[in-house]
Formats: sequence, structure tokens, C-alpha cells
Amino acid sequence: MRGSRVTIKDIARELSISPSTVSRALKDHPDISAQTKIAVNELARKLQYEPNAIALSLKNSFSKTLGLIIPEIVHYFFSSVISGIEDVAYDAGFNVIICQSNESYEREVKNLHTLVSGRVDGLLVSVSKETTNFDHFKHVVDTGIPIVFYDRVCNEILTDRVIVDDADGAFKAVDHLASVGCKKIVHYAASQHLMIGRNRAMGYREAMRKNNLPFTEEMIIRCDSFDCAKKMTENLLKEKNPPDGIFAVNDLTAIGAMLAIKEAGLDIPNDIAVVGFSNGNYATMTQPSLTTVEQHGYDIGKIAINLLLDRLRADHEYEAITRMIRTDLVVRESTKRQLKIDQATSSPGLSGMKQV
Amino acid sequence: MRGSRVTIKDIARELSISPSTVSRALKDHPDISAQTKIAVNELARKLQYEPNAIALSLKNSFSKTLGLIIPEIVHYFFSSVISGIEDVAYDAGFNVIICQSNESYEREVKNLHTLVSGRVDGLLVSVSKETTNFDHFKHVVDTGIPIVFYDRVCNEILTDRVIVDDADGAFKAVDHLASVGCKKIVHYAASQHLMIGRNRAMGYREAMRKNNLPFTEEMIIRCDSFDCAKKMTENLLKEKNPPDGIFAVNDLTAIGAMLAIKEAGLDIPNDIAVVGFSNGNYATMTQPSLTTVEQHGYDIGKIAINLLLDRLRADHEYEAITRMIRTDLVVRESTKRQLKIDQATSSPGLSGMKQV
DNA sequence: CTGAAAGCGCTAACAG
DNA sequence: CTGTTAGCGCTTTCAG
Repeated sequence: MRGSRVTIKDIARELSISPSTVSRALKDHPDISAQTKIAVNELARKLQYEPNAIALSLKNSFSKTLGLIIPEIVHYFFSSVISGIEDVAYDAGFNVIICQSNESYEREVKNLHTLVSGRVDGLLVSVSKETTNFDHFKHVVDTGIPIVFYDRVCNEILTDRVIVDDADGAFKAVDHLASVGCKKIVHYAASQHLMIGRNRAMGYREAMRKNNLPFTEEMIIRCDSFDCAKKMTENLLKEKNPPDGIFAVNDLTAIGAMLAIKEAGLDIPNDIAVVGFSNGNYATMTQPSLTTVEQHGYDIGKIAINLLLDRLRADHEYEAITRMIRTDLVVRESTKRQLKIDQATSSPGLSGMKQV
Repeated sequence: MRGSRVTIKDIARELSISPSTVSRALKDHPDISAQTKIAVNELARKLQYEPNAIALSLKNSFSKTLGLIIPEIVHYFFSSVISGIEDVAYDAGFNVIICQSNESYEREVKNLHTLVSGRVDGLLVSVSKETTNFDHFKHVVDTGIPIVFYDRVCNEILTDRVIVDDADGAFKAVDHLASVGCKKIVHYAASQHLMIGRNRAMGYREAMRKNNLPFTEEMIIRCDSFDCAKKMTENLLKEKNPPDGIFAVNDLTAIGAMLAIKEAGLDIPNDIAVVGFSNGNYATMTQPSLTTVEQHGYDIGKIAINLLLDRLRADHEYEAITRMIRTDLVVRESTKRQLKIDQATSSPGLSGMKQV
């Protein structure tokens, strides 16, 4: 029983016509008579004929399939990217094969091979944290399979890419902290060997400078997880001169910091204001809700796949395109400080932290 | 340049030998001389030959590819299922194509067609919320492609399946609420036309009965989202006799309830204790942290794909297997009530809600 | 209007 | 030890 799938030959035999006629009838070729078409289509439906996409790929040398390499699906940002990609792919009649690298270089290489030997027409890639050697991607690009990098890009290869304006996002976040009166803002940063970490730290520095806030490099603290943030914040709060603002490189880190602050009996945002990065779905579920930077994952996915589709449809080579995606600060309660009395001119009805 | 991928023929031509010899040399066939093997392998590496998986699939009539249909990747539970599936698939040399149905019946049908015509060897499916007609799955099973349903299963077709013991999980949750002294426990329930909703509600009823807690069907409230829970809880708290325990059908709903309770100035767990379901990553990030039911998504994924692989490897038919996966209650702060004085005999060092 | 034949890349009998 | 041939399912010239 297994594998007993109906082929064009079966239909041909049943109808005592040739496979080529069946093929043509199925795709409504003008040469074929109306009756034959009807007969073929009816039988096809009856036998539940499904065209064999594999045979088609082999014949056409394109598979209408795109490969997607993603570090970790669990992250809200990445799942939104996937959704953006899928929605467009779906409409364009493309199939998407998703592979997780799990932030492992070895697995990324393996994924890439699987996809390439599966003859995907193109690739969408966000590189793993571990990856420092990009030869595997170079080889693929050399064979003519287009790659679009998104979010975590590879600068050593000239390809289309979609990047988040991390520096600007970080700048906005820190500038906002300054604007609500924070004087000593620390940054919980990601590893500085990744662009993301570097760019966000850069935005932090710029905003500090612009607001004439004194800072040292020690105020950029390597800490990018919930647990780390919790411990780190507990320690910071014990020091003589704790910060009054924290800009965390991602939401989970921000939430870890918030927990520690609340457990120390301090008030957010009035004692310490907190900003995250990503606008994951938990940002509205914390108390206070979290001010954070929206990265537009869904749009990034859409833009990335559109770049790829353009490249596939193009009949000539053209220069690599880089699209920088704007970020937006989403202000919530974790930075809505009660205005100091002498500044409080507007918003009479606001009772502290009740609005969202 | 595009599609200029190296084939076995290219290697054969270059070396002036036949394609079959190349094929054999590449797979280390004993018939081939050592020199030929070396020459072939060297050239293959040099030209970066990648076997064409598509051609192989066509020849072998299996693709070493599995199809996965998942309602929505964003959910923590489903991403853990994916990880479980991928880890096993990876080791077994199988590729996984993931499709999201986005809880839409239409999309589920389309996904299924894509996967089937892409000649996947087997399918792992969790049905969409919308789906009430299962003919599309029946057809696929009829053609001999095995399906394993997980979590949201289809009872109309006899296939392998992996289900969560929702009723028991719910029972444990509510029984626990009763054991910490809750007397009026309400249940925020999912739609009762889904098994999940029904089973969890059933577990609730059973636990109420077992603990001799009076309840009416009005205490099972249709409410399964963060926003709904927030509003619903606000309303409940205004009533004369509010609940002292809430069992929510999922974590987000529980968190919505918690927010409303905290905003009303009440204490969790002492005024109202809350339990969720899923043990998503935010359960530890709320304040208080959330007691919830662990569903073991990763294990479910592993078990599901193992059932599928067994089925694929089997040389004979065998009866459909159903695996029921145990759930575990994870007790955190949202139910750690301060013991009443006359009961407080043990745990001297505990200061209320500090442990996790 | 329809059929025969070749070929996409690879493998596996079957011959040498 | 190596080559020839046929065929997986489908399309597409080229011939009728």
C-alpha cells in the first residue's frame, strides 16, 4: 500500500491514451480536446492524483522551495520573522523548509548542506552566535544559490540583507531614559563580538554623550539573560551608588532586572526605570509593563523574502541590496515616571502608573 | 551561473570514466579500485559536488523528509515540540519541513497538499482549532503515508498519536489549590468544543468533587486569553463573593488574572492563588512566579517522531499506538500560601514567598 | 489533436 | 573492476 501514489501513467493507462496527453490535459493545454480534458480531470480527481513535486523539481531544476535557517524558534522575534516569511512564500507558491541551528556552527553547516542538496531555490539565513567562519555560505553563493541574510548578517559576502537598526533603537531607548530624568543609566549588553551587541552598545554610548551623562565603560555590563540580570541587579543595588536607569539588550534581561528591583522593595520606574529590546509578547504582561524597542520581526521576514523572490525572478544580476529596518520605541509603564512637581504641568489625571 | 551545480556526470567526464563508476566510488562500493575512489573523491571535493537529493528521492521513492504541521510556532509549547522532533530527526538523517496552519482549516489543507506532493515520507500533525472535518487527513492516510497526531489529535482516524493527559494535569492543579486551602476555585476555560478545553474542565470538576468543594457550571468561565482574563478578573473581584483560587487553562490567561488581582491591591497567593497550564518560559518571570502544569513539549515531540520513524521502518502493519504523556505540577509562588499559624509546624526558615 | 522519445540526476541490475 | 542500460514521474520538443 505504501507509496502507491497515482501517477500520470496510471491515468493514461486507464484511459488508453498517452502520458503526454494526460500531462497536457491536466494543465489545460489548448491542443487538447475538451472531452479528453474532462475525462482526464475527472479521473484524476477520482484517483486523487497529486502531481509529484519531486519529479517536477528534477525536470525543472527548481523546486519552488526556500530554505530558512534560524537560530532558535522559541524567540518571539524569530517566530514573527518566520510568520512574515511564510505569509509571503505562501502567496508566491513557495514552500519553506525551516531549520534551526540552535546557535551551533556545526549544526548550521549541516543544515546548509541539507537544504542545498535538497535543491532549495534560495536561502534566508540568520547566522548562529557561534559562527565566525563563513566559508560554507560562500560556497553556496558561488554555486549561484541566492542567500538573503536577516538580522544576524554576514559582512564577508556580498548578498542582499535585512538588518535591524540596532544602534538607533538603543539610542532611542537610552535617550528616552534620559528624557524621563535618569542620570545614571547602565547597559546590560550582549557579547561584543556580535554586531547586535556592538551596535546596541554604540547606541547607548551615543545617547549618553548626547545627553551629557557621564559614563564609563564599566557601565556597559556583559549580561544578556534573565538569570544573569537578576543576580547582577541584586549586586548593583547593594552598591553605594546604584543606577536609576537600566537599558537591557533584550526583554528577558530587562525582566530579570525588574524582578530584582521589585524584590529589593524599590519602585519601577521612579527609583529605577527599565527599558528592554524586542517587544516580545511578555512586555505587556509584566508589572509594570515594559518599555521596549519594537524590532518589527514580521516586516523583516516579509522584506527578506521579497528580496529573495526578486532575486530569483530577476533575469540579470544586480548589486546586493541592504535594507535597514527602523525600530520603534514602545513606551510603557516601566519608564513612566511621576513627573517631579515643578515639572508637572500637563496630564492632571494620571495617577502614577495606571495607564498603558 | 545559477543552477550550475556539479553532477556525477561532470565528474565522470572529467575523469573519462562512466557515471556509474563515479556513483559507486562515492559510496565506497567494494567493486571499485582504490585509485579510482581516490581520484573521484578528490575531484568531488574540489568541485564541491553535492548529491542531488531530489534525484535520489525520485529514484528511491522516499525523500527522507518528514512534514510537520503546527498551529502556531510562537507558542512556547509548540516550539519545544519542534525542538524535540528536530533533534531526533536530525540524528536519524531526516529532514523536517515545518508548516504553520495558523489555526486555519483552509491553510491546514493547503499545507497538507504541499507536503504530500513534496513526497514527505510521513507527517506529524497537530490539528488547527478550526478543523472539524478530517477528510483531508483520511485521504493521506489512505495513500499509505503515515501520520502521527500530537497534542490536538484526530479521533476519527486510527493513527498513532501522542496526547497530553490534560484531565489529570487539570486535576492536579485544582487539587493543589484545594490543598493550600482554596475554597472557591473558578476555572478559566478554553472553548469546550476542543478536547483540550473539555479535558481540562473535566479535571477541574473531578478535583472539586474529590475535595468536596461546592461548584456550579458557572464557575467554569469561557476565557482563555491574557486580555480576557484581565477583564474577567476585574469583574469577578467586584462581586460580593470573589474566588480565592483560579485555575486558568493556560499560562497567559493565568498571568492576565494575576495582573488584575495585583492591580486590585490583593495578594497572590494569600487572597487568591493562581495556577496556569503549560509552564512557558514566562512562568518564572512573573511576580509572584506562576504555579503551572508542565506539558513536556520537548518529550512529546521526541515521542511523536519516534512513533513515526518506527512506523516507517516497520516491515509490517501494526495497530495504532496512543501514548498519553504525564503532566507535572510545578509549584511556584503563586500558590505558596502562608500557612495558617495553627498549621505551621515545619519549614522554620521560610519567610513567606521567598523560595522558588 | 495526439503520441513517441529524450532527458532532469542518480542508481542498480546486468553484462562484460 | 568498469560500462551500458533502464527507469523513478514528468514535460516538451518533434513528428505525425
